[in-house]
Order: sequence, then structure tokens, then C-alpha cells
Amino acid sequence: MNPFDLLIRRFCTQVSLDAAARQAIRDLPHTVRVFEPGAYLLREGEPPVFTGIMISGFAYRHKLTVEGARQIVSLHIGGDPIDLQSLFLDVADHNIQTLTRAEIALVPRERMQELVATNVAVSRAVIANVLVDASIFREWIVNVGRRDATARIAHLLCELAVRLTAVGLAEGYAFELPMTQEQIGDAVGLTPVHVNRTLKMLAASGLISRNRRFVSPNDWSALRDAAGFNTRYLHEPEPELAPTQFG
Amino acid sequence: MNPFDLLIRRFCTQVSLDAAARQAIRDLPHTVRVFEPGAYLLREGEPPVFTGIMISGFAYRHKLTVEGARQIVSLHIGGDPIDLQSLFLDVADHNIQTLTRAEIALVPRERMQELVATNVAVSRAVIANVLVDASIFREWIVNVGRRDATARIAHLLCELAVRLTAVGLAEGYAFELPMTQEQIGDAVGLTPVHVNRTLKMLAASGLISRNRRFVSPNDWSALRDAAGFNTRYLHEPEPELAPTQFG
DNA sequence: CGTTTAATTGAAAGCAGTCAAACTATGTGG
DNA sequence: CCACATAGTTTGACTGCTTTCAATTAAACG
Repeated sequence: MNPFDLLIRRFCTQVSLDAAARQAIRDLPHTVRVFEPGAYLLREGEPPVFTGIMISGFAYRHKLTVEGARQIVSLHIGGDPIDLQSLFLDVADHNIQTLTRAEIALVPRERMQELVATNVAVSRAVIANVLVDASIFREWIVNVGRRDATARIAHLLCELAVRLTAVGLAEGYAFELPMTQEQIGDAVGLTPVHVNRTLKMLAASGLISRNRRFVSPNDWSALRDAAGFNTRYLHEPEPELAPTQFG
Repeated sequence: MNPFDLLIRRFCTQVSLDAAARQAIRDLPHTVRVFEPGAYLLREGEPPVFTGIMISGFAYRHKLTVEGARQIVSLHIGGDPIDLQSLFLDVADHNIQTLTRAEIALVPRERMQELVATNVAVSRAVIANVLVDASIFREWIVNVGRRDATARIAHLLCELAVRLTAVGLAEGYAFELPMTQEQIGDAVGLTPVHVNRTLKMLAASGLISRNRRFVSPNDWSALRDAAGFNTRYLHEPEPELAPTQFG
């Protein structure tokens, strides 16, 4: 699929885009590149050059404390725009790295800025997308600030299950989680040892099944309850209102 | 000061606004209202009706977990736009409450949406502002996820000191922090008891002085080091580049 | 097959939480 | 102006969730 159709589909979950806006997006110049796992897409302190669209693979944003501890602040999957977060900021405040091999469509930042400046519908879509990202950041603050280890990890799993399902990358909320337990810990503010114990406990209590990095909820509503998970913060469209036509 | 001049000043820390854009902002319809401490400006689950500009006072955004624990996800001070975060989202994913008595200029959401749709410079300013908010959310994830109690609280104090100083509400990084220790705990993911102990420890170690809710750093660079605080995430303009003319 | 990376497990230590009570402002009504 | 009520701060003792340290097992890799 054309990377911009992925982006258009994403935008259409929040706003409607007329034909002109869609065409303007498709006309953006871009290069599709494949990045190996661990590749940096953005480094803190450096000026952002590209805006990207994840075609496939996983990526994560993270920051390091002065003591060297890492905190992952978000995860990105196929269809996610990358680095709209830096579109109008001149120095990156965080790093973005691929988690897996990933195909990413790179668009020069200035060209995206120009499009946002000239097309109202696109501008609105970009703002809405950025606002949803911000909502997810807020929920992550709650997750690391006020949930215990079990709920934190369950919440992360729920979020990924729902987001992956929304873009057709998970079946029945089951999915491959391409993260080491250390990376999971960095995402939820725990140590890898405790992530291991908590994951085993989630499996032992029957909430999930694990097979290597493949995770599947045995009882979705029980997992959701354990996580205190509510999809509201993802601002997904109501199923019945979901756009079926987007191109 | 006219509330919109506050907003224009804020926007001009990130982008430049031409005379037309400034006038368009000043032409926004608005009502100035005074809210008592604890008043709700927005409730999770409800549709946002207004966008606001804090003229004076403090406010905070927060979310509740299903267990009833509260997590404050951001603090707002004079000059901050409120609820640009919900400008294009139809259901609030969090609550906003005043911390103190606060004067707020309310602008109907649709009028702000219209302005963003018709004025490119304003649109860019709104996006930049929202992106800075998001950057602060990211840093808060790091704060609660990867710092110990001392660093967390020191970091909160540093952030407020810098932000209040930037808008002329603090002298020498000293300021009145109008929060109970329970609210501070809700902002950094700690219990009020531990906040109390940590605050006393910060004072005992000479990093800060406290007098009721008035906090002043005795040694700014030592406090900054204890917090692992770096202003980059606030995306403030370089002092020498700071706009001196903005209206 | 060795080598490296990741997952697992056990034991001990520690930071922060919980529970409970005392203290201190601040405010109210008589 | 004082007794009383309320909200917030402070302190102590104890508990416990997570971390730390260390070692073992399992999987991935060339």
C-alpha cells in the first residue's frame, strides 16, 4: 500500500479529508527506507530533518535521565506518523529508534510544514493526530505514576492490542510484542527482573498466554479490568462511525 | 493586560505572528471569568465547550484510575492556553480543575477552531504550543517513571521555577507553590507522607528553603543537578533571541 | 557447537507505602 | 476573644512492592 494512503486512513479516523487534501498528501515527496532494528530516526538535541510514516515495523521514542536510565515514552506501529511531534520544534527533545526492522516513508520536514500551512484540512488532521498522541502521553503518565506493576504491564498490553487491532495488525487482540523485557520495563518504569515476574504472574493467573514474544489475552475483559484500561484516551472513532472509504 | 496579549506573547516564544494574525487573535470573542479554587474547567467524558487562557492563578489537569487514585498530568500558570489540547477532540480524556482562584478568558471552541482554519500563522502557533505541551508530558513520563522521590520533586520545583520565571511570576526562581502536599504527590506519583519527608529532606540538605508554601532554591544549580533537570524539553527561546516586541 | 543475548529464578536490601496519631494553622460561632 | 472544627502538615513504626545482586537456563547467531 502507498504510505500516504496509510497516513490518509489514519487521519480519517479523526477528521474528514476532501479529495484535494488527499491528493495533496499523496503528492508529498518521499523516500521509502528500510531501517534495521535499533536504528536512530531522531536524536535528542539534534534538529529534526524528516517526518516519517511507519509502513511496517515498530519504533519507540525514549529519553535518558542524567543517570543513564532510559524511559520509553511511546511506541509506534504501522500507519503511525512519526515525528509530527517535532514538526514545528527546532531541537529534538527525545530520541526515536526502531524496535524492529522497519519500512518508513521519509518526507522532508519543510514540505510537510508547507502542506500544513497551505491546506486547512491537512492542518486540522495533523493537529488532531498530535492531540491524540498527547492524550496517550497523559495516559502513560498515569500508568507509571499510579498503577502497580501488574496493572502497568497489563495496560501496555491492552493499549497495543487495541492499537494493533485498529490497523489490522492483530487478530483477536493477540499479537507479537517485539520488545525485550528490559524494553518493556523501560516503557512502564520497572526493572527487567520485575517485568519477568509480572509477566509470569499474568500468565499464571490465566489473563494472558505467552509463547516467546507472542502475547494473547485469554480473557480480554479480565485483562482490561486488571489494567484499569479504558479506550477513551485513544480517541478512536466509534466502530459504527468508522470510515470504510478513505481513498 | 488583555488576555489575548498574553496569548500572543506566549505564541511568539515559538513562532512569529504578523499584525493580521495578532489582530485576528484579539478579535476573538471571549468572556473573562473568575473561578474559585477547585472549580472544574473540563470534565473527563464531556465534550469541551471552551478554550481558555489563564490570566492569573493556577490550574491542573488530572485523570483518575478505576481504583480512584489521582494523577496530575500537568500544571498551568498565567499566560498558558488551556485546553488547546481538546481543540479537535470531541470528548475530554481528562479533567481540568483550578488550584487557586483563577481568572480565565473563555473563548468558544468553534471560534478558535475557525481561526485556526483560516489563519496559517495562528494555526502554526497553536500546533507549536500543543507540541511543547506534549514535550512536557513526555518529560513527566520520565519523571514518574525513572526518577526517585527526591529527584521527582526537585524536578517539579525546577520546572515551575523556570516556567514562572519565563512569564515574570517568579523572582530568582523562588515562588509560591499553591499545592497541598497531597496534590504534589498526585503530580509526581508519590504519597503525601512521602512528599512531606522528601520536602523536609530537600530543605535539610540545603537545596531549598520553605516557608509555608513559598519555595526558594538556595542553590539553583545544585537543585537542578539533584533533579536531573534540563530546560530543553520546555523549548524556550534562547534568551538573546527572545522577542521583546510582541504587540 | 561455542558465543552472545535474553529470559528466569532466588535471596536479600531498600525505597516508598500504609496506618495511626499528634501537631499546626485557619476559620467559625458563641 | 476563646472554644471548637476542619484541613493540612508532620512524625513514628511497620509493611511490602520493587530493586538489586548474582547465578542459571534458554534461545539466537555465526
